[in-house]
Amino acid sequence: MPASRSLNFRTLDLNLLRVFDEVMSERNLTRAARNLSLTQPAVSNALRRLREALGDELVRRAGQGVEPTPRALALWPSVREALRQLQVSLSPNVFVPAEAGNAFVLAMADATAAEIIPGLVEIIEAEAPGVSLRVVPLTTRDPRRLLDEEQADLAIGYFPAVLADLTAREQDESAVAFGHERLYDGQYVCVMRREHPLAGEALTLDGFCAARHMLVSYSGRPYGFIDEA
DNA sequence: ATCATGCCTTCCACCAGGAA
DNA sequence: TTCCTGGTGGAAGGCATGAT
Repeated sequence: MPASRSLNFRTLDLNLLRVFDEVMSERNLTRAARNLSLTQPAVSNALRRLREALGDELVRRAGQGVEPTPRALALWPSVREALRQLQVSLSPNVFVPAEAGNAFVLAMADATAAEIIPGLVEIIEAEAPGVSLRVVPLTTRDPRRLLDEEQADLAIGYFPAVLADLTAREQDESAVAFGHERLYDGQYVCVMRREHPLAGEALTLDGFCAARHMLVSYSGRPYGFIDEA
């Protein structure tokens, strides 16, 4: 079956998309089957039908599990978002802050947390007293995987790669974008002791680059966004 | 290098439910 | 009633990985 063959939506079983979503989440058919209350052969069989429908292998064996094909990776955000919207549409639940008891996980840098959390906590205590927050350190410049894997509900930071992708996707209505919003603009400030060799005159880029630096890297990368800039 | 283990795929038989 | 679809359970076999 050619990969370019169009999908017959009239006969597409939405359960296959649930199987696909679960397999992509677990990267393991046995666990996916358990989560879906199916047997492993049933999931394998469902995958076969979806493979036939989409004309792509979707996942292939990789060690003790499976790894997705590029097509599956490209497809997954759309499928997941569609399933989520279906769930929201069919669910009578409406989020009422005053009655909510959710525990939200927020990923951000410590400086961002210092900027945002105090005011946020004030609002939550007043309007959603049952809601709790857990702030985890943000160690990546691209938080989409964190959000995909539901390790965080929200990521706050500067994400140039995400912004670039979102700009590109604005031309593609079929693409699913992550919800995003500009919160504030900020600028970086270089602070030094009075006796520092660079303190006597106007700081230049060359002077800054020539100075010795120490990087605190939560991610383990040997460079930071200031180096990139 | 060999073996054990875990996991996936394929095939088969059988069953249940729905449509024609 | 017959046919189709999709489920379960089981068996056989291939592949990757880790232990020995």
